[in-house]
Amino acid sequence: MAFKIITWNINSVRLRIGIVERLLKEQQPDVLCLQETKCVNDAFPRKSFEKLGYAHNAVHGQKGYHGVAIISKSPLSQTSSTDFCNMGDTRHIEAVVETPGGPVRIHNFYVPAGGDEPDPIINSKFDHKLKFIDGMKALSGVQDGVPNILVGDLNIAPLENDVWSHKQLLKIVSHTPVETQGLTMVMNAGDWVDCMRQHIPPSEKLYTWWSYRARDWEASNRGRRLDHVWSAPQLAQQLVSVDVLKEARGWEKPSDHVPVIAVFDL
DNA sequence: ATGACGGATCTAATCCGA
Repeated sequence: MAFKIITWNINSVRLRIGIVERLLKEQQPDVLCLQETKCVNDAFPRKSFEKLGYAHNAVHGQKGYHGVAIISKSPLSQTSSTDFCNMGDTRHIEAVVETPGGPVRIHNFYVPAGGDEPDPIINSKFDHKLKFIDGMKALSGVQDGVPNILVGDLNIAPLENDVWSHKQLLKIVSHTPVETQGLTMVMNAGDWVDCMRQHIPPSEKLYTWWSYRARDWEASNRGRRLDHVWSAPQLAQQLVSVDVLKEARGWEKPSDHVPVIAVFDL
């Protein structure tokens, strides 16, 4: 049976609950993973999701910044969060969901952006980002026999065609060699498959984020692929489709990220 | 690199995003 999962950096779930509801109505995913919810757990709009048939959630938020959530039609179990750099940030949550093909663990990440200067000596935010992705190397695509799907805003565009200009972004945080190589090491260490690039060839430009600062995001089209869907190899064999919902960047009061939709036959 | 937006917060001015 088809299992649809969507990941979306929503940039404030309370402000944009209207377009989240639109996405759920139009796409009817089994699971929705959100990043940058920007609210404490008590302020999370649970009722809006329940009304649309999403009675189950795993929410890990804080005041004003970061925050991640897994929303599901069916029950979630083994919910937990890991604080990768022990800084008290709400950047990860995981849970297990039952599918017709058995249990699947979902990891939902919001990796630190890393600030402006790509130098860990003078920029503590970049240092934090590098340490965070170093910590992710311990994560395997299969844990306790349960295959995993890893999604989220990883804030790194690893391939040349994941940015509008490889050459011009080599020294820009999100596309520097230490970051892109670091993310590749995380993938290799955990035996993860990049589902988006399995489905859409690396020769094609592919973006999930367009800056708010451009006068016309669509015309300038200076995007980056910062949002990702990874899975264990056994799940990647059952991948049916991957779609980047670019139109959502043009919705009313949009997030600067768009939803990424993956369908597996489980 | 460019261009100068948009969110949350002690609702003003600042920090943060990437």
